[in-house]
Amino acid sequence: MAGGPKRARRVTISDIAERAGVSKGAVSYALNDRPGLSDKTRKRILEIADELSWYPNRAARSLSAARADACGLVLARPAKTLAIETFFMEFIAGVESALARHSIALTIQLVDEPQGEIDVYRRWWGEHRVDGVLLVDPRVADPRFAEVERLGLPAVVVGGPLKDSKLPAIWHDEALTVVEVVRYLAALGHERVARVAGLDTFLHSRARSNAFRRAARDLALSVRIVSTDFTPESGALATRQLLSDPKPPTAIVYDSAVLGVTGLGVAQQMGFSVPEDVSIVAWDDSLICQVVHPPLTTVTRDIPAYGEAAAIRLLAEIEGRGKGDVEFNRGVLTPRASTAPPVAMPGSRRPRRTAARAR
Amino acid sequence: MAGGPKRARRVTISDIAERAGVSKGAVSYALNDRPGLSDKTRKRILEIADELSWYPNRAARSLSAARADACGLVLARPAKTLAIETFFMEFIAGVESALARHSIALTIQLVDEPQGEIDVYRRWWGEHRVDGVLLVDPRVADPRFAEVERLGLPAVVVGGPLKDSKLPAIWHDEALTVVEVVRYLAALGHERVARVAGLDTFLHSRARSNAFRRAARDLALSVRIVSTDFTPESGALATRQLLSDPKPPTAIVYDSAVLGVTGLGVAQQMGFSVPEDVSIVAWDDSLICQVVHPPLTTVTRDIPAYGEAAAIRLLAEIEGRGKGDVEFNRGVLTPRASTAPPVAMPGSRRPRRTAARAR
DNA sequence: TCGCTTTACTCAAACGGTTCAGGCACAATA
DNA sequence: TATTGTGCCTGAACCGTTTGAGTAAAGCGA
Repeated sequence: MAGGPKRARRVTISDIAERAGVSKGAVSYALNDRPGLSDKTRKRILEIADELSWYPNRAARSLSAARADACGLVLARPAKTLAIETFFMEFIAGVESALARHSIALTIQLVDEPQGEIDVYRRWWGEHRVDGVLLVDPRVADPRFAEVERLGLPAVVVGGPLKDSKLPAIWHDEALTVVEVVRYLAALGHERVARVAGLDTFLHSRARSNAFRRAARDLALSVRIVSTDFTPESGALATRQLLSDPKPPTAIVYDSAVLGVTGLGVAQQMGFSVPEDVSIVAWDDSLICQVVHPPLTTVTRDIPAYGEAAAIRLLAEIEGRGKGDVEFNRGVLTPRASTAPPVAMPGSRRPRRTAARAR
Repeated sequence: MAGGPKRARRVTISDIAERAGVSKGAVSYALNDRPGLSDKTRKRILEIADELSWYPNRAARSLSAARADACGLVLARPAKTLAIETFFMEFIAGVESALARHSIALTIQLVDEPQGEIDVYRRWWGEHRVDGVLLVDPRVADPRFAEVERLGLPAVVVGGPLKDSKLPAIWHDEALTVVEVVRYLAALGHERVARVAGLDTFLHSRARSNAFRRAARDLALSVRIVSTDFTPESGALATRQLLSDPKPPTAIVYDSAVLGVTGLGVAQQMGFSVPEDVSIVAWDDSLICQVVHPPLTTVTRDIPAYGEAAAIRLLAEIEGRGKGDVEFNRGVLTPRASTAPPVAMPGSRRPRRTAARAR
């Protein structure tokens, strides 16, 4: 420690007790607003605490109260794709705003692979570092759920709802939104629609794909779905595949803003004009969707509010007053210039309806 | 607590001691790899600890060791602009990778205003929640430095170097990079260059502006600088101002990816074609710069590595073996299609109103 | 065999809070 | 008057770990 900055001895409740001429216990009661003290003494103690600018030592408090006053969030996507998706930063901002109100810290860890994520939970919980965690990107047959349940670590799953786990989840109805999007495209007159999906192992991706296929078939549209790993490269590849088809789709729905923007670029490079030759919709809005030309029609969600709701549910879980899943507002369609009726081509009908407006 | 998940009593060193038939102290020595134990006993203790899957209770350890094993990062930019800049996510990823190697957690807090940031430091340090912090976005006459020094809170400033504070900083030479950019533009034949700067109160923004002005004058270029608050709106406004000039600049250097992309959009809407009528350079590369048309020439930095280096320096500071500032690799120019020689214009010809490729 | 150092441990006091079982003074009740 | 509360506060145990002081046994040279 030699050479480090000088550290002032920090104020403890004993200092306050001494100054106020009472016992440590009395100080503790005063500071925690518990009964058993006269108003006069309580006030005096609080004044002294304020005067000495006392802060509770979290370690000491955690030790006896067995609480860490912190929640954890592990992000297991590759750092490369994490940074380009704005989802997580917005989500974190929302989580933060809820936790900060309760003076609860947010501890974040990035890991490379899913097993590492489980190790982090095991360590965090063993060390009493967190009181609970948010599990994002739920997967099919996700090993995290069982492990977290086994540990007894309070957790809330962001996404779902889950069939194979009793963990509480916060989710929104993907299917309804998908139907809205597909109906919108059909109303514009599109007959061949495609979807560029994210990772097939992600529950929400899979849910959207299933709903997409069903909605398209219900409306008698031809449908194609290509999966990606959320990277721009895989999105570009998927778009190239789709548009190289002899009868390419006239509308493509992408599973993220990054995929959508990348797809737009590829389409334009291939000589397709947007929206005349192909319409584009992206899931999750962000600045990037608005600055490209044409700006992208997107599915918009209030992501910070989503994060906030998740954090609130987690706090309830930690306090043992959890009560099932939370259904959050679903995303809504925000039409912009990247979607329009397809240009009539020989062999294709005119649009059945123009001017479909999002509700 | 009623209704909460059942929590198994967690394993402590007393359990290990009992099982091994030794004292708590011996267990502690074994687990911390300290001398004073026979190899046989040490091995036995470690095996038992492993078998019982023991994790150190951080609260207890912190309480006696007076360490929190956590570092803090406060982000004081508005949540709206935080999410759209990928800088912070990349930076955090780098910080994380360094901290994770030492099993040190990263605690993050978002605040609205600078004063709130100081309050967080005060609370964190008072509560022993963190062992040190990274200060980002250093400002002119930044009140944080004095307060952090007063508290004795170990800290590293990301940006600088600082003149008015003894806090260690990690920084890179902005001026050299700025000179490289300006020379590059001059070599292309540009004679009127402009810069759309970020917040004027940020040290790095100001440093770049000063260097930009000087470099342009040295090369006898006409120069204009407009400040923004990093939001897309302010970037659009600045671009409109610059391009509305009777003799508009033929090259604009933007202080961030978001500003650059927004500027590109505005320029194209105004009928300027890029790079023929106006060249564009953006500071800090990101996907968004590569997917627009034309892709933007950028100044590229290895941001995760920057974050990693900052974290390493902070750990050194915490352990009291700090040794001055760290100079990091400066950004380098990555030319893409958004920069080219200006189209020769006799006098102050108006731009041609043609080729805005997509509206 | 004695004194001396080493080795391998034990013991108990911190660290800074929370919490609970009293204790003391005084008022209210029987 | 004796009893019972009640309000206000004290004292001490406790949370799980680290750490310095203390100690018994073993090793060793003379």
